[in-house]
Amino acid sequence: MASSIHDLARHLNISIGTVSRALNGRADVNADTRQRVLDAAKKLNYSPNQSGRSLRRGATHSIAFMLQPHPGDQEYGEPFFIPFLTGLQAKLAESGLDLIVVMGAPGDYQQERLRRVVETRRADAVVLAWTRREDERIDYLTQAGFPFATLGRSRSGGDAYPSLDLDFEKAGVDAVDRLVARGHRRIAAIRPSLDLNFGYLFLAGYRRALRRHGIEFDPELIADGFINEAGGYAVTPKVMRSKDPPTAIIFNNDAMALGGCKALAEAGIKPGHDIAVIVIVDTPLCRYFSPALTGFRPALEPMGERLAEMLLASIPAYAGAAGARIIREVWPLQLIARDSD
Amino acid sequence: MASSIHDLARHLNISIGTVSRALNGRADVNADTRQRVLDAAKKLNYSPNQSGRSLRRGATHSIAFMLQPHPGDQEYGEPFFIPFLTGLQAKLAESGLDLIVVMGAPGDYQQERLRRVVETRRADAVVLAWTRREDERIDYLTQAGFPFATLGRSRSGGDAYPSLDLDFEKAGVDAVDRLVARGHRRIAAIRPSLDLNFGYLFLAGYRRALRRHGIEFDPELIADGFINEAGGYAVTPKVMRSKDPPTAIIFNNDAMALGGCKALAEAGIKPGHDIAVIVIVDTPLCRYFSPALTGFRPALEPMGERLAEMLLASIPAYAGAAGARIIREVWPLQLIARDSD
DNA sequence: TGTTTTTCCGTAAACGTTTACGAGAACACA
DNA sequence: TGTGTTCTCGTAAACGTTTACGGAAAAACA
Repeated sequence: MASSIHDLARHLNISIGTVSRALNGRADVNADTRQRVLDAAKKLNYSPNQSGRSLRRGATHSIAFMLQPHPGDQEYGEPFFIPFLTGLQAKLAESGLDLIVVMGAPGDYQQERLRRVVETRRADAVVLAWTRREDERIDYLTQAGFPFATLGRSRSGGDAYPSLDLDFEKAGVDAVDRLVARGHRRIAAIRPSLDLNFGYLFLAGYRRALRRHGIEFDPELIADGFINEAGGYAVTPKVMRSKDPPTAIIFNNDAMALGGCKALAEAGIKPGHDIAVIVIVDTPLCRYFSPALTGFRPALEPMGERLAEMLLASIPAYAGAAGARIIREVWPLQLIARDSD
Repeated sequence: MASSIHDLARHLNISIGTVSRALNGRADVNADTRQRVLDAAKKLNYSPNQSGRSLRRGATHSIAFMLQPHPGDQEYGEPFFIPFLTGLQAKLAESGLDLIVVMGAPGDYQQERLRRVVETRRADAVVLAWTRREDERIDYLTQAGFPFATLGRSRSGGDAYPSLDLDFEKAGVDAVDRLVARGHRRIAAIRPSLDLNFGYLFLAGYRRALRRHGIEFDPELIADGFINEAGGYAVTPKVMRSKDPPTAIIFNNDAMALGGCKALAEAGIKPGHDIAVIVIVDTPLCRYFSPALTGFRPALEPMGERLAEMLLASIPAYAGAAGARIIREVWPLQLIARDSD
């Protein structure tokens, strides 16, 4: 079943060394024998054993993505990453690399899983998402000298690793600008409860824009919740109980918005009619919700592709002749105006 | 950085053989030296190189899950699997196995990725999802003699592999029963366009129940679409254009229902008021939608755990003293009544 | 023809493990 | 004391690759 390089060599009556060289495109092998090897490999359905290759080369030729369920969320997950992963995987495949997704248990910060991947050398590099403001995963990886890249920024680790993020701060500003232009002064913000950096950045933009418009920041209009439907549902009533209730709400993601709108509906408040709603990260859910939610659309699949490029460029073994370099990018978030504000 | 078993042996002044035996809990090593080895391993932060171990053992100690984006869906993904994967990974981890998720490109049937995993022996077994009525992946794996389990049934491959499925046929029956009991006779069904087996099973139940109630099957009330928001949105108007339009619609999943409800809303039809809506696979989206959608709730995380058990039980190398055996199960889908019907 | 260069290929070591085998030491038993 | 048994452990081979090295044959050159 499992045909090895020895089978191939025996079948062709040449040495395994030559077979290997032929397969790996080395120059010192006759064009003729190379062809014979290639043909035989196809015929015998040979493909190199990954463990053997990794062991010898000292590289696994695979990249790990650390996937983590919603913190605090036991029953549902994050569709956000799928198109990102599609792009990531497509680009990695171009360089002959495999993408493996490592599941973390909900709630933990992946530290243990991450250690496991690093210490058993299961991957040549890892990709992190949902970066926190201070991120121990980043500290660990930099300290261990293990290659990685992040989707999202962090204050940890300096500028020593590639990162690709969305401009959540600008989105916060734009959302407030748009609402103010439409006459709103009481604008609430619903954001994740943890120290996820994008929540922090969003709030920074929100506050900055408020200040610029001469609107006083009111802590009563800010609420933290789990980044899911339940979080939005639980937390939205809080801001509505303000002495001077908001006329607009900015939600930090689609699931929170869905839950929030549910809470509003139960209170007889109609989004897009009685109150304006904007979502920072737009998804198809926003588009097909009624009313269709105004939101900021990320280009997830291109982001995956780009981060793969950036990661490879940062690893000497994979970077081309150009030499390894660290790239960090922040991509704009484009507003899609719909019916909810 | 990467401390090997040789470092450990040198440090302790014993042979690598003894170190390995101590680490692997073999009987023929003195309790005393075992402890010394264990201590040193912790101190030197040693953990065995996965490639070396795999090569020697001929097993990778990891299981691959083939994740595939929605067919026809370029931009969004499937949150459905996340809790399933959480359960799967948790159970596998108990046996010291890693779960790796292999991304497939959207649109293809994963055949190529699957071959790659199998041929390079990257995993000891694979888990398939979204089984089709006739599934070439299953044919390939059985023919290759590679261990696998499926989430969902198929007609391919006989009963030779473990499978865990939900009772979509029963759900189809129950949905119709419930709607008929509430006075509906014109009941539409929106299902996936491909030959995904759960869509087939659902429709079989739907037709059976219709027959039992003496309601004639009307092809005009059936529509196929992509299993996502866009699919539901595109296809729902078709059934509404029937000469005798439906008073109830059963959607095959939450995303289709979301898109379908959008289309209904645009036509001025209010789900839960002007028309009854039931969703086969319930998710938080259904719960937080307005109106909250009646649906059938799967126990995803327990399903993941169970399928892991079933898979391991089917593999001689992992099955305990009991010996390997094939288990196939079909789990019930529980109706959660809400406001949409 | 003789010498040098080039082309091509075989040999063998190495990557980090696990494990079959055997041997020395300690022990038990007569 | 002699024989057999049990505990430990070291040795070395093996898993499937890749690659440095060297050498034979062919080609190029004088």
